[in-house]
Amino acid sequence: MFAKINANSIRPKTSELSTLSREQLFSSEYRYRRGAEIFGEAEPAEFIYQVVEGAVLSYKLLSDGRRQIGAFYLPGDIFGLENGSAHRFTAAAIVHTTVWLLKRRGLEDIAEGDVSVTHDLLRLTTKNLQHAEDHLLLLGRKTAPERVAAFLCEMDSRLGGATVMTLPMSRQEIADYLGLCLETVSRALSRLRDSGILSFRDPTQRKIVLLDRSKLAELAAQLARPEH
Amino acid sequence: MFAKINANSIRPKTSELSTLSREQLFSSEYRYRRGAEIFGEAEPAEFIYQVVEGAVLSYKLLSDGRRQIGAFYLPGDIFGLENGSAHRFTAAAIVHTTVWLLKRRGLEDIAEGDVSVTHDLLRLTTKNLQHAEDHLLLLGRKTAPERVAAFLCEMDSRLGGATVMTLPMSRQEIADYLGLCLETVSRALSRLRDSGILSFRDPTQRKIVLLDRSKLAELAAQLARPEH
DNA sequence: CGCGGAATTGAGGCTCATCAAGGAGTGTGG
DNA sequence: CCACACTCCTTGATGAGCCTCAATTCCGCG
Repeated sequence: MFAKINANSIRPKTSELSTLSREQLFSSEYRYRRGAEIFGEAEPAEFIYQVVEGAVLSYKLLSDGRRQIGAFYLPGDIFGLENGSAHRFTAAAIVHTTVWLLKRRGLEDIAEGDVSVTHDLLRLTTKNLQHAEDHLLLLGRKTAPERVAAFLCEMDSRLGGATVMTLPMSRQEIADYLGLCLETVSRALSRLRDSGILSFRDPTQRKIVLLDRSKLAELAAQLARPEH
Repeated sequence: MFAKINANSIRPKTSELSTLSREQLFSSEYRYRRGAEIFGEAEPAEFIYQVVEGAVLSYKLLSDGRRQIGAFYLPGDIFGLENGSAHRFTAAAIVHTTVWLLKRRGLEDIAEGDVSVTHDLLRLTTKNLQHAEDHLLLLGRKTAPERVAAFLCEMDSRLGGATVMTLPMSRQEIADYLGLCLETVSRALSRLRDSGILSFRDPTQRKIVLLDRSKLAELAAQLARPEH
């Protein structure tokens, strides 16, 4: 039932939703095919979701089709949380994906009276905000090789630092996350391979072995150390 | 006492802090000189701030000095709100600035027991998240002229759509907000002037008259209209 | 076996950054 | 009152980095 998308088994971090789900009025499991849209931007936000197995991405589109992916969600991650009534992103399954749904209506009612649920919402919103803030720096000021290195570092840590990292997303999806084109992502990965920092373990190049994490982290432009 | 940084007088939107300030244990006014740091990244978050007069920016730095500005705060705006214990940005006064401080310690204690205060925090955090999400799309996928047009639209609406828009920030600060270099910002503004969309009312080029808001909005790449 | 999707790689071009020069406004001190 | 320094902005020349277009390969799959 639980995902095994990596060498390490990734279990849903149910703790994140513990307080919320304890209070649930309604919840259920649901499956989405690879590529299926889970909810659309500006649609009413009726549910909160937690990835059980698979992977999900969220994005915004410009009218001419340019896409910016805001986040990837892996097993255990919660998404679709909105404080307004409408979603601000479109969410889609990257691969065959199982999610837990939590009916939002019930959650809101509860939040009226329950401080701990509101605190849960606040904590999750803050976590999303923090991720977005870090991503602003990447998109605004990092070079292409730095972005790719930072992406690999993020995925490595989120996938639990497994020996073989299996990326669920395509080069195009990585590119739309990093504000690059897919060819630039591919070239950056090839150069990391050529310089011995990683190697591919797969004909489709989605299984990656990180051979030198410290050098990779170095390449992923660091935050200035605050001198306070 | 209140700021008059525009043709229209901008009054602090005290409503935003109404619930918070009603409960305050301690608060006071404070002044910062142009360029002064208000708090630093990773410093303990002791206060919450509201701009009374002037303008503030928040930013992150990379170790080699590249800077990404996350937001500008104008009179009435609240900043410095963190759910963790430490600030995730550095904040500095753009011009001579007066802020209201609200002691955070008291606020936290109150949040333990008061649902409406927690709701206020959640609402403000969500507002920040929404702004960051929109900025991701700008930084990741918009061209330089689109970014500058979008910036002007944002400032126009935040400054209340006054006839003459007075920007408190320099070209360099605009550039660091938009992920560009200052020369590119300057050139984009000159081209908007040449095409009759705006004109300058100032020797230092910080007072801008928007002559064609609809054309400007058109240039600022639109979100795809969701077909749901 | 043939087709479509995904990834790599190369060639060329465009956008934007960098480097540089010059002008205009502001503040300071003589 | 003016000379001078300093900051901020504009504008131009050049080049680097990344995107676009295209060809090719490899894999998965019907």
